[in-house]
Amino acid sequence: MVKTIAGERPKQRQRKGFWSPDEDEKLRSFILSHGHSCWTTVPIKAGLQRNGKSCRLRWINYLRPGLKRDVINAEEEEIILTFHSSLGNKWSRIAKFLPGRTDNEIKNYWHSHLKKKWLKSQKLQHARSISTSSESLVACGRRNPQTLISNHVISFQPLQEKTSSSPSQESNDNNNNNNNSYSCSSGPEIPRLFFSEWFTSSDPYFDHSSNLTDSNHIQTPNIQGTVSDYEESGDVNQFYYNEMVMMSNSNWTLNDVVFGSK
DNA sequence: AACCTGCTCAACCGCACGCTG
DNA sequence: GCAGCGTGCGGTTGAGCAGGT
Repeated sequence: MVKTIAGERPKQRQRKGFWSPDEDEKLRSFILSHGHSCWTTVPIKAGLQRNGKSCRLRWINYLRPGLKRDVINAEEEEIILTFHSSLGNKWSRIAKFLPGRTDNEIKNYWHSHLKKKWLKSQKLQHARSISTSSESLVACGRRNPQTLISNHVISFQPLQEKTSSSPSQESNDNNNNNNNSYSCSSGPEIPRLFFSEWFTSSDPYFDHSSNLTDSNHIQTPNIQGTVSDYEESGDVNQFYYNEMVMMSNSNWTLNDVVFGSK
């Protein structure tokens, strides 16, 4: 059988564009009763003239239970800004910290609302850094993934001042994330750790539940189990939700966790 | 009222990656 | 090792709408 792009069956007049309520209902009822073991077969079995990708996207972004349909509030906005500053355009990863929000939603919100704010703040920061150039350069922590992986000790190196990474450079910056040249605002040179990585570390010697006393580690609120435990039960969102609840129930803030201010 | 402009958001596209045979 | 496939992700597009002129 000839196939077009990966995974797509030859077109038997596949529909494109906006979904009708009827199509939504077909997809929803099919997935709720049969699941989606293989997206390419979902449209066929559900009687939809769509491709698998389109079905998957529609389910994830619109039909999936538990999605919030209201506007993004100030708290969520702060979370997006905080994680974007450290993760870059990793929308799916940011979305994991916002239960009920999709990566697409966050991406759209960023481009339509936050990008401007971010640009403004960058300009302001840039102007400030010029005016205070006589002061010592801001010491920005920089993750060293190799060290992180090998022994979970986060190393920090003085960072050449990075004026800004404009949105036009965003993709490049992301590509360069392997160089870990994250810029950051001024602050004490203290260990910083990526929250999701903290908990998703698969190192068996890394006890997530223990209170670490190593000065190279920061202490975070404890969550029962690791993300992989939740992955096994197919409820990763619950894990990330627990993370958020745990933080809100403690005196920890996002900044504490992401930027290690404690 | 008509046109223009900017914004929002659902959906598409292309690529990368992991898995499998 | 390689090719093909399925999936997920991030970038981009374009229809619809609102506000301004």
